[in-house]
Amino acid sequence: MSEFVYDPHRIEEHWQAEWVTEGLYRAREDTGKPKKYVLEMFPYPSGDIHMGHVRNYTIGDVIARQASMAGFEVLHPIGWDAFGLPAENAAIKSDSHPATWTYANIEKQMASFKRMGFSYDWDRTVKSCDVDYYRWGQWIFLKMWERGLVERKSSPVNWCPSCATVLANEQVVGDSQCWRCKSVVTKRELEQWYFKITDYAQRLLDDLDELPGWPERVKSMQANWIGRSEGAEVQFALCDEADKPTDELITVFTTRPDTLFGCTFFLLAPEHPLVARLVEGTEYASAVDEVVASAERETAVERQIGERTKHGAFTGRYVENPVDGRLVPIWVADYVLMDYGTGAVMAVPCGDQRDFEFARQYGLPIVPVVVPAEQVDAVSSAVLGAVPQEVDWEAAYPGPGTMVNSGAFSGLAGGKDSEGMHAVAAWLAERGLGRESVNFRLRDWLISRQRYWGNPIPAVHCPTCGLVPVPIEDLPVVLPMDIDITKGETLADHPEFYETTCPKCGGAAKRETDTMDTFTCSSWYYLRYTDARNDTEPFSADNANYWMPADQYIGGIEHAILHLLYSRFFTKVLQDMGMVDFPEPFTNLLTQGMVKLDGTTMSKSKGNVVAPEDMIAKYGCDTLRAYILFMAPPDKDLEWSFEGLDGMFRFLARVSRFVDDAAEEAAAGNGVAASGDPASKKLHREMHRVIGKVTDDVARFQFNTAISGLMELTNAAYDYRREVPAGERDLALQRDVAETLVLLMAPFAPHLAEELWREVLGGGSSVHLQAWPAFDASAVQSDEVQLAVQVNGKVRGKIVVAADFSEQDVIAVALTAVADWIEGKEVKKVVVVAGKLVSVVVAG
RNA sequence: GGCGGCGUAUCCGAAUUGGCACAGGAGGCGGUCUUAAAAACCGCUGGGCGAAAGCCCGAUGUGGGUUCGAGUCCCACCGCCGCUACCA
Repeated sequence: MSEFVYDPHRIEEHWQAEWVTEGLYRAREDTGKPKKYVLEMFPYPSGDIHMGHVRNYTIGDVIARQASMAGFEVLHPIGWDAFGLPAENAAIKSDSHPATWTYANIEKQMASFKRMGFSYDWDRTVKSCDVDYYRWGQWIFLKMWERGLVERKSSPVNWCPSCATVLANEQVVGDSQCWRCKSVVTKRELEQWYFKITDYAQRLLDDLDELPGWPERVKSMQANWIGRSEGAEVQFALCDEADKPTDELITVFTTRPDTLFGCTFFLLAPEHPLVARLVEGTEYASAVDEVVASAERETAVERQIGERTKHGAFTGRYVENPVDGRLVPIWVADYVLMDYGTGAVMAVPCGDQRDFEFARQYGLPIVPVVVPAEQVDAVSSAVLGAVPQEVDWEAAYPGPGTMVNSGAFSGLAGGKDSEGMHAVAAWLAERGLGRESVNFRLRDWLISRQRYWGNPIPAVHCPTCGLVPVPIEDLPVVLPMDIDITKGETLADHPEFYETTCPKCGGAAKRETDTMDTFTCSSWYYLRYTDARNDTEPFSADNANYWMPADQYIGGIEHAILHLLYSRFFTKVLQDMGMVDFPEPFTNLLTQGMVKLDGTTMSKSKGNVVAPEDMIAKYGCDTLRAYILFMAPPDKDLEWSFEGLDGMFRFLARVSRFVDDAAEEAAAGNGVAASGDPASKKLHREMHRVIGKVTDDVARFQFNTAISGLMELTNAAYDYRREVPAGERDLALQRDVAETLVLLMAPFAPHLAEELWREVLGGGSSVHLQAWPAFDASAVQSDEVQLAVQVNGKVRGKIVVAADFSEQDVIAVALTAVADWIEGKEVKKVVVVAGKLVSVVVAG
């Protein structure tokens, strides 16, 4: 019996040191092997690693290790997303510097990653707060500026009062909350820096179709966020105080130009620049001002409470409807949003529920009805009287139908993307009063932050030349370290940083003191990994094109829009610059589920954190790695439980004892060379079945069932040893099974596998350099197969027949087996499913 | 309101194109070994009958449908969870 004692700590620390010495995980570009780039989202160094990290990086490590054994040259890097606000907050709290806190946490996490045995190429590490990294972020920024993709403009922006900085649209989450601190954000009109991601809206949308390896749900989230809607721009002429149409046109966007004849009023957002001018000094001013003021007052929180009541006021002015020349009143309404479309809306109460409610509330007309729910034939619809002129319904009808009351267009099909919609748009376009157009919900990416701990924006404000980019040869703009964050200082408090000369005219000028959104750092780090020590450019095109796109990306679903959209944008920009030759950065995406405790996400503030280091101390990292994968499929949320950890440890020890016994018996010659008895045949078949299963499961990321496959093979090995007495066992087979188990286990429990491979099985070089076991389909074939026999859908018998039996013979055997059930009944039909079952249908 | 996901044993979970529902683990019960315990190994763990082999019945949130056959496909409903939201 095996004397093997599983001592994870000795084994794990020993082999971790050995692997470093042997340089096992260095990725090379010149091996001639097919490449595989396995990438996990780099962590933010907010403290030591938690169970979510363990799960994320273990998944990546298993994929990387298995790919390597399967013959790929694997790039598996790690780095840190190290700029950002938590470092500033922590620095204030601990009276230190953000850099101190950040680097200390990076060290801590790095040590934990090494203790977990992750197979990273440590020579390619990236820390985004290192000047060697962020200088190239500045470089890319300047190249984007050259291409007209950088813009400084004034507009209403999201402001987080707690973080004291502006936020991009994507960083406002939930109920108008800051993505990081969850404070409610407010709106402010500010001049800020933007990346013109909207220039890429269509491509970002279209190319989602080129990503079959991404989860449907992530793609649909991105598509919704980009929010493409087709419709038309329509120009309404503003009337003067005497209600005479002027040359001044107000543009609206509508998805339903076919309902233009049903427009009975016109709406402006409270923030619309025209509002003040229209009502200034008129009797309408006070009512309108009140709506504007209440909209301003209304915080994001209040807007979330239940059904919102709409508020509005008449401006006293009119616009002319371009299709029929009717004048309709202009109202200000707080349900019109300034930051979607044009901030002006044509109201069609019969077709839009919001307009309908507003009309009811303020006694505005709802008729004419232009696209009613009932089908109206073309002839009767030509007659105005044939359709209701008064409505008694309680809701608008937004669906498709036949256009009525619509002049020459009556009788056409109306609705989204309808004949009528295109006809009206074309009619408008001919007269210069509108055109078909597409509107996106996506806004430009606001990238400037009024914070210290970030990548400085390389720009200079010159009183004579205006905004001037820092010349590329002057990079980097180094983030100064002598800043006292505890006093709330930013770069704007440091003249020695911002006082400079204009690169263009040489006159005195001021450096930009905003830093870039940290999401700019994370939008290209995966490219830097391909050439991490390049000091003449961000990365060489050769290296990037060799490794990229990343074959497998792994990270949390919370980045479905933010990081993943920005990275796709950067990649497309870099492709347009000729720096890379691919349009998408990540071929396959795996979004792993959260690790929860008692149904909620683990967090320090809730005090429900399970520390990985405690688990490692008790069981070793191999048990923890295998256990967290075994608990649930990777994309599902996982409820942490301590029960079962012991079981995983027991399993690893159980495998070890079998491997030890098999090796010992083989060495001692205590058995037979090759037996070929039924028990051996069965074990041999089971071994190959499991090779096939585990290989397939890993490819499908079903790590939980892959591990259960290992348990099945282990159980089969124990069955064999119980059924066949010592001395009669097939030594070669036992050893074969032992080696197979160790090889299949290597990605999951890399240290124990290494110990068993090198020390117990005497395998020589590392188990992680061995070839993945080859699946032999023919070895799984059995001479006989068992089939279930169903009668009218219920299993009534089992038969065992030769694998090569003809269908006719199978049916004959099957009918005999269920004779009792079909006796005296008419057999109407027999279905044979090869290798599975026989289904007999009888009458009565 | 919209979009998406989920619902299988006491618990976590298998079941890849429709084909013997519940693999694997946890927990529970029992056995072997032992003076005893732990560990290890073995068995049982939906209900009924049976000493056992086995036989019968029930069962994938609920109700329908398609099919020789449905956890899987279709329709409706219930429950839970995400994301999004006056998007014109």
